[in-house]
Amino acid sequence: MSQETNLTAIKAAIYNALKTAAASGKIKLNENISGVDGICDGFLPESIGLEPPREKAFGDFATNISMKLCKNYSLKPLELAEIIKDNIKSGIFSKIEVKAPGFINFYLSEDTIYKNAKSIISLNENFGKVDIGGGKPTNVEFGSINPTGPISVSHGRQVVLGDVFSSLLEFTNHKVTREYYCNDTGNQIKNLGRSVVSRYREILGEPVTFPEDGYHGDYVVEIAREVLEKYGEKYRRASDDDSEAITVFGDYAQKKMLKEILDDCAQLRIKYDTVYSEKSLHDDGLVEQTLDFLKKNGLTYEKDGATWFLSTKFGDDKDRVLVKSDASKTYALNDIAYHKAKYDRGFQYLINFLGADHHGYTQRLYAAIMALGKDRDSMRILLHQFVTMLRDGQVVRMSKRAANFVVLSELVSEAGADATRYFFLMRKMDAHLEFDINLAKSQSTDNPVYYVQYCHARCNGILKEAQSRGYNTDINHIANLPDETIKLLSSPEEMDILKKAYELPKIIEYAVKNYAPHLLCHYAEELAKLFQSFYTKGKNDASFRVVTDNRELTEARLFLICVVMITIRNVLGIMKVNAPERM
RNA sequence: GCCCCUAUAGCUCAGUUGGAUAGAGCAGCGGUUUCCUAAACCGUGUGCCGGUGGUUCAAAUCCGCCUAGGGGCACCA
Repeated sequence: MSQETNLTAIKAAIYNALKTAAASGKIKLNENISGVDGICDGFLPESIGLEPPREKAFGDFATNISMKLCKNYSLKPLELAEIIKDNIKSGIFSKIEVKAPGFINFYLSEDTIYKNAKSIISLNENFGKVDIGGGKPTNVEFGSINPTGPISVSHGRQVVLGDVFSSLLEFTNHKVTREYYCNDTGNQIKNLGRSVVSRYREILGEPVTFPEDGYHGDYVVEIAREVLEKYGEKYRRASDDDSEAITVFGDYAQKKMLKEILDDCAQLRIKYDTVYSEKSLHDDGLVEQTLDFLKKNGLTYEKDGATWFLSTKFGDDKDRVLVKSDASKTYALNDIAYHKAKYDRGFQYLINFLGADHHGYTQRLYAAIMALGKDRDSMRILLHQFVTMLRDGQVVRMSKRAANFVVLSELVSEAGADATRYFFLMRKMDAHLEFDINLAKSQSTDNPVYYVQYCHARCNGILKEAQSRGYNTDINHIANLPDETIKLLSSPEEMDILKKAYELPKIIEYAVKNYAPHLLCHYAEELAKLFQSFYTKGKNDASFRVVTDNRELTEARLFLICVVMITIRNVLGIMKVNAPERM
């Protein structure tokens, strides 16, 4: 599944060069340095940098290894660099340079670049996959919005981040379950029920005082009309704490909101594998079991009539109440039970997406899983910052009372699923996101999502054109073009495209390991830009055109087109943004 | 008071784990079309990388302190 990347090949080459040099006595480790070969146990230390340099003039990859290691050998950086260079025996380079203060710069040979590009075509939809997860059962929980109101734009960012990150995990061989945790019990549902009862009685002309902490949105009124339709005037005289009315209406409202939330997600192409009910935790006795487990393991104590969880033992700032002095259970306990259930269901890796306002909650959750005997690294809580909506250059205030409240579904109908998904993805989670509605709607290449999609559509257009001129554009034919044909791709523009396309696996791996799905957007835009630039060159200079009467050159360039298309399509596929055939 | 996040060009933001001369898009200015889609491309930047001290061959990046903005610190859920 995993592809050998240039990176691993170069690392191996450097490592072998050091070993060769050591064996021939060219370099000698200082006495006080320990470790196999003086480098590391069989491979280069993590601290050694090997990456594409910013400046193209410094080659395709550069390493700082001799500056890092020269002291171990009592050599100057340049001396060690020269020795490494002289001992490298790998055919994948066309040139290796040593530059002050001690960098070694590697230039990939053209054959290597062609070989890499051919692998893109043969891997096709599998290009970019890297095995990181080893098939590990992974639970990604995101967008667990309380079913007490419509889904907002900040939650929209979360569901897209969660969904795309799930795709990235799938692409890197994790067995992913997308999960929605539904808080379908407790005070907020009671509150919702009470709010509906109030609106219901209001419609019937009864005197009511709306609950202070009730839900004020118009959707509550709408629900009240529906329950009036369904139940008639049966609850006209319901008092403010009439539990039957509150339960019945709360249940109705909650189910309706859940459906709307899931519908909104579906509109954004998000489909959950499981909706896990908080209520079921109680019904199945999991909350009691979890409490017993913690008690048995000596992780609780009694104080002031309440039962406390000794979470400070696991790094939390304070202990948490599990059972209140009135004998009711806290949300914290439910949550521990929920996460215990996740592990008990067989998941080995848990990802939780939460808004930045849940920061205070993370410590106790990490404490909880450690109390359950799990490794802290088996769970990762990802916090994302909020979204600011911009319309006509003005910030759109997101007050629930105001009329300009932006609900996710409205945004999606206005900007479309492609642009909405792409825009929510564009920034790293840690950063606040400014969502420019006008730009998202714009059908121009100022809009990054259109720019990338257009690149794909244009490639497709060129293939169609070639087809109409009698070229065979079948992928199997392209995949089997002889090397001599592919070697006709030799201009710097063409080589840059091939090299950029081959970076995808590296980008994917980095994005997964660093929880940085936004890098997909940047990468897609970079590749699209290189291609658009090449394409336009053909406008002014016929020798750069793809489809010409020169059959062999045309076939070589169709190969290039396929490389770009496959790469863009795979990236957009992970984002679940359409890769259109035409625009 | 304590904790988390953020601060990079006029604006919105990247910055591949500490590397070489800090980048992109937009806006602005100047160009390009007999042509596979101009829904495009090319050129053009005097940036205290919030401030300050430190670590080192090397700091936007790591550490300390300070400033500004956002969020959080319940026997709520």
